[in-house]
Amino acid sequence: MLFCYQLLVEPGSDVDVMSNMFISDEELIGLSVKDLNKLLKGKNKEQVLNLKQRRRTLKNRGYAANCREKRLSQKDILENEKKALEKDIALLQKESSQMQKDVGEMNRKYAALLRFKSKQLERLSKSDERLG
Amino acid sequence: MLFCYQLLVEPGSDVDVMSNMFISDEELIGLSVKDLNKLLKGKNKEQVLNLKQRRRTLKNRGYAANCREKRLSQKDILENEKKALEKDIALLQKESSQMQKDVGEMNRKYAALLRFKSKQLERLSKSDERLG
DNA sequence: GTGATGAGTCAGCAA
DNA sequence: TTGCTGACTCATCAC
Repeated sequence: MLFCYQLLVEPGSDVDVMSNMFISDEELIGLSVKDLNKLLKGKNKEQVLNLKQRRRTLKNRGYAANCREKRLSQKDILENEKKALEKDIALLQKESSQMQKDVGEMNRKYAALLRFKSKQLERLSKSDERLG
Repeated sequence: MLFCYQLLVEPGSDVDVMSNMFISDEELIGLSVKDLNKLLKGKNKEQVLNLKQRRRTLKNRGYAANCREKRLSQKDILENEKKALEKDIALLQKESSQMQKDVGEMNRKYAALLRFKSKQLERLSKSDERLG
């Protein structure tokens, strides 16, 4: 962040350093190409190239930061999706075990009813026998 | 990879360039500190510093590559874990819907049996009446 | 031109 | 000293 922009300039070319000192990074980035060209009228080729390169470098710095942030947020997204899936699984497992309990209960009741049914059938057949 | 190491050396110090040219990157990285120091016996301070700095830079290059690779593999791991969880969910949902079908079937059978039971009870009570 | 990204360099932290 | 990582620069690619 606090890098020295003189490093981007040919060593010893004080003129360029001087002429570039009058625009801040923020201003230089904010400028449209048109406005930049207006500002560059009457400067020599080297100065123009230097300023344009400085602008490109500043932009690149932003892109890089952007890229890093994107990487992080995509990681966050993945992690959150994973957490959500784990939550879903926990819920499904809870529902599943409840359902299994229900099925077991239902089986017990059904078996009891079946026993009742066979007893009744037995009783009926005896009763029928008695009636002849 | 194909960077120019002369850039790491003070500009104009041909001596250093010359003395550093006799060891390759791979050799320089592979060397233990001890062996490096042996090799550096009798060199002047600047040469020693230059070679050590070059070694550090080469190592850093490796660390950076390592770091990037780690980042990628961790992303892969996350994605694979997510896929596995999604698979688990699909299975659980399949099991769940099968179970629900079973419960429905069981309910129907149970209801039928219940109807049978009440009919039998009715029949029994009539039969008992007849018997007095 | 603009934006994104892999690779390399450096600063600075941690062990 | 070693290894790692965030920030930066640069090359390069796609649009």
